[in-house]
Amino acid sequence: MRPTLADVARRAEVSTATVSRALSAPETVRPALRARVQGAVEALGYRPHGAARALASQRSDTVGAVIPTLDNAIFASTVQALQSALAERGRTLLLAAFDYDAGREREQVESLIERGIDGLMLTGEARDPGLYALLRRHAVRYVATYVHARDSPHSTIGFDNRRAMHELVGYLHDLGHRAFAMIAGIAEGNDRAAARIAGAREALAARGLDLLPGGLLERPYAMAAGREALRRLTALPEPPSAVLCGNDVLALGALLEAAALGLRVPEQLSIAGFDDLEIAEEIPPGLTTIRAPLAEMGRLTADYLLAPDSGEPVHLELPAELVVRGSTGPAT
Amino acid sequence: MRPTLADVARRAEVSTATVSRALSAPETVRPALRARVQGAVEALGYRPHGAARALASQRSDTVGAVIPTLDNAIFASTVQALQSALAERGRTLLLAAFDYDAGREREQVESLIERGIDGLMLTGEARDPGLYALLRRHAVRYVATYVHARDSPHSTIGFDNRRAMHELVGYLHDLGHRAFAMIAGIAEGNDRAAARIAGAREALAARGLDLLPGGLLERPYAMAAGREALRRLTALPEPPSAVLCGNDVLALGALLEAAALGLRVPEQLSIAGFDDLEIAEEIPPGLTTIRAPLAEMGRLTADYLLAPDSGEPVHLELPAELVVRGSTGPAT
DNA sequence: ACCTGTCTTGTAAGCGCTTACAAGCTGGGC
DNA sequence: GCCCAGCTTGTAAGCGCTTACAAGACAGGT
Repeated sequence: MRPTLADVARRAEVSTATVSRALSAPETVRPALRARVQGAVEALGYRPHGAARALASQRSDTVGAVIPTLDNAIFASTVQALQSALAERGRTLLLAAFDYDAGREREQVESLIERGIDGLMLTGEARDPGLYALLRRHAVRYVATYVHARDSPHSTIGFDNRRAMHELVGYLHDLGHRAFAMIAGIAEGNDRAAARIAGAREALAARGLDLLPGGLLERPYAMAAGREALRRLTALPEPPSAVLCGNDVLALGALLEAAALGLRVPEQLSIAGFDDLEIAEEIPPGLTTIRAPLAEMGRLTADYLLAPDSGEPVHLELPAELVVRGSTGPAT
Repeated sequence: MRPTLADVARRAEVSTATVSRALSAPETVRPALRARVQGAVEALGYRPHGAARALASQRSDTVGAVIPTLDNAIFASTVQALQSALAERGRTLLLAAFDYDAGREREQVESLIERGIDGLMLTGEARDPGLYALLRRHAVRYVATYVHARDSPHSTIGFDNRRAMHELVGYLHDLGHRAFAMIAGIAEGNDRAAARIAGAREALAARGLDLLPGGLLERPYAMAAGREALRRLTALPEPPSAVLCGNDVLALGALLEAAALGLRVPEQLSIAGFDDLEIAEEIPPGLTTIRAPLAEMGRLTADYLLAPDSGEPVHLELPAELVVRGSTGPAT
């Protein structure tokens, strides 16, 4: 049988309270007793029972993360960083994915609340207010990531998707580009994808431009989709000289398809991505993109969720910098 | 205050036992009462308290997964499939990564045991017997994935890494290749990487060959490492005509570097990978590789861990097929 | 009408911890 | 020598559920 705290107490000839204290607040127990308890713990191979501890203390030392999907490398990176930061502090990660389905997101959040998570990482900020209300009702700390929303009542840790697109558009405009198209992610249920589209249009509008007619294509997160979209854009009556992509996977598809079509990048067509995956640097001629602070978000989210609650929402804005590589060049 | 089961019982004017039964074994409660309980549950917005339930029932409805890292897309795929299969059955996933460090792996497993997981997905089979003993002692079901070991005392769900390499080597040998090199993953603490190396050597030995002198390079999971390794291989006094790679990321690096060096693939050099990532199909000329059944492993692991325990270990072997694409061709 | 077996429901004893609160000690100040 | 403050430890009451067991209700058989 698995030993319990009472077994340890008996063997160390102290009360269960002392064992509990020796384990979770050692400084309140005299060294002599502390050592006896330690000895008993080791002799018995005692390990505390998480559920019992959670029930009695009303904390679980557990943090949840609800993301769209791990099949998207950017979430995997952030979750990886989050998990290791949590592990360093003795916390365990509960992970759930919802495949961009708001209903499933809610179910997953409810299920994590049932498990008693102390904190929760959410992806993006736009969601049913009821969900936020639920979180507050259960006193679960949470933070919306991958976004920056200065005025949001919800804590956010991320970057400004619109602003990053402004920078990218500005850069391309300076290179002389005037004919823009965009292969975006699916905006429905994804405020990051929507913000990237909006950011591009705003930046273009500020320069008296807009995306070309028929120049906005929303596509799922897949290279094949990026390829198909690029083909379609090049067939437009008024084809673009610069293609903005909602993420690097779409951009990679576009880049490969451009090559397949015999289009020279960047001489005949500039292509830019978003995220800065490892391959963006490796694939010739190098993919110009925006570097998203993926691991930083994970780490900072852990920090925030484990810190004492100030009551006030925080809004950590991380830099999302333009990384210029070979896939973009002067308009011809 | 959060409502408890007792609150529900009071409102429905039944005992707490009845509420508990109405919730977890509805068929044992008369419809009339069941409805009253349901009504009370909804009126109060009651949700069971996971820790209390776990403590009383000695089950947590929770499954753990311990993987090397999510930064490797193959683990992300499997975990994604595992999580969604678990969610469908109302289970929650606890995820931990250990970065190929056996000590951290043990810590993470211990911590998951403390959390009371009902089952555990492990990566690979080779590990300290003490860890397996620990798992048995705590009566946690577990399964080693990404491997197939017919005679192992531990359940396995995966594929035969050696056999897959045999097939690949056989295919290349049939194409006339005799000069082989390998860019492998780091074998220490990674039985899959080791098995792939062993498989390649066995298959070569069966044909009276071996890897070229200096032709075995172990590299971390990164494209840049693959590039560097390929450069080194081509500089060998006796360079290879075929390069086997321990995974697609290394293969991709090798492929890109070959192009950068002006080597034509597959005319001058054949390159093969392992895993079959999305990009293997997209990158010209197409990467010949072994398709690993990533999502299937996740799903089947969920099935196995949630099924009643037969007491006997299972050994599910999934197919890992050779996918021939353009990066391999006849030796010249 | 009585007995039995089958269903339903209730009673209450935990599950393994944490933590108020009380009690006992110790030492310093006067 | 006495008192009090400050530590350390123990006692015991839960935390919110599940479930063995008992009890009551009811139908059917005789």
